[in-house]
Amino acid sequence: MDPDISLVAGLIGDKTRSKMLMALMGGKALTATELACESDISAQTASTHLSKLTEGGLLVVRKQGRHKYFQLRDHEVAEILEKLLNIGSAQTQRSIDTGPSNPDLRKARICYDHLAGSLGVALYDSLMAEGAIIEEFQSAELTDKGKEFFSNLGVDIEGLRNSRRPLCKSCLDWSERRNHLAGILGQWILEDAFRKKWARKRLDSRVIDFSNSGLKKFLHTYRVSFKI
Amino acid sequence: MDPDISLVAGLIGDKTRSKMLMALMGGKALTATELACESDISAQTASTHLSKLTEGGLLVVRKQGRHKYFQLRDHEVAEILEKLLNIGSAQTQRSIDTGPSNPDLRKARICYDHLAGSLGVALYDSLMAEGAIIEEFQSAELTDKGKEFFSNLGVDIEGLRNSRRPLCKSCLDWSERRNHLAGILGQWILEDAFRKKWARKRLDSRVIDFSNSGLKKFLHTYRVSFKI
DNA sequence: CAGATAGTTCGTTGTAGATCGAAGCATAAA
DNA sequence: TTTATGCTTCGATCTACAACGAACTATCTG
Repeated sequence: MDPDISLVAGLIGDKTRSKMLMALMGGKALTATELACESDISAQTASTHLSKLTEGGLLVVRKQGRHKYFQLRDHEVAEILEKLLNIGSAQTQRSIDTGPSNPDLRKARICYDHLAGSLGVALYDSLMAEGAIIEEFQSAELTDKGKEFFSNLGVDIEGLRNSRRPLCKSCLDWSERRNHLAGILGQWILEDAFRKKWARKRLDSRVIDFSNSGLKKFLHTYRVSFKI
Repeated sequence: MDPDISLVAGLIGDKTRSKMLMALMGGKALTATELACESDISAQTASTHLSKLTEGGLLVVRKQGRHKYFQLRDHEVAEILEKLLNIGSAQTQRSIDTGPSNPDLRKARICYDHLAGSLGVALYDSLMAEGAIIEEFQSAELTDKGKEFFSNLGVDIEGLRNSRRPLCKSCLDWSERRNHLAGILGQWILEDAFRKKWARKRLDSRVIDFSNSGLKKFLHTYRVSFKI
């Protein structure tokens, strides 16, 4: 028999649990109470949900003193959530397009470990325009020019290649319905922006706030043309 | 706000609906009654499930006389189901390994439109060994040698490239936990085997039955070494 | 030590939704 | 036309499970 798809999907299918998972799409490990707060439920309820999610293989947990830190199990899980977001948004797009619906989230947000939103899409476009990457169907490929470009930025390309994860990957943006850059390189770019203090993650949200000067430097570094 | 992931996941999360979806992973469009039968429920219940799945964007429906043919909406949906299968199997592997658990299904089955199971994995391995494809992280790439190989088999490679879907893709096999070939080329290979009457899909199952001579020709054509 | 905080377990309640019988509509065959 | 088949809608039932209050354990703070 096929493995039972409904077990995992049922876990994600609960509204409260999906809130928790989306919070964890921020990439950071969160404690049980943080997750309870994030999804507006009591600590007891959160506890049962979290053990189900862990039991079901969607989360991993690390105990630290009296805290328990939960985290998406791996990129495989993050990818599923991403894909579900896309299908979901294709359906609800009409209702989402109307209303204010958090423009900041649409502009720049974290997608587990890389930059998404209109800024992420603009980055992807300009990397393409500069010839640093080429789009190979679903996955993006780093060109020789791209290798040189990122090496000059201090990226150890060959080192990253040794990882189990793809170097470049294109990931469909649910708000833009266009590709942005995922994969280790996508992760590096975002981490680099954090490291250089160009941007930081807003607390309790997946929004990424760029400072004025940080955004300027980011756009300049990657030759992105991006209005507001 | 994020699109609500729980709506779609909740649809898949019901045991009966997931049975229907798995039946549709066979790639063929099925009628409402067939799907009701497949998932052991009454026609009324099936009807409500099917309208929910359609409303939710997972299925598309085509009316033909007094029949209604349902089908997975597109490859995006099939891919999600595939990924859920993988996560699910990683969890339930222990319980699945024990018991007879349908060895035919593990040997050769259809995965929406391409060949999966141990034979699919063996095919992938030998295409790699022959240097027809190389593994580029998640996606497989056709080499020049591979282009020549498949052109000789009568495949219009450049024609296929114009499609929106990737030519080659590697897809993790839930029973083998190793890659097999998906993408348009994977689809072509399976269709070709059907066309040449090497194999056919077993009714009401995702099992693919190769005839003795068909299997021999298949193995020879793709230089696959495969025991039993 | 006491008190505070993080997390869990148990029992109860309330509700969403899966299921089916019955009845109805639409299309096809006779 | 009548009869059969495929699918849908309605209403009633029943069950799974999310939620929380209360009571518990474990860890940190003073």
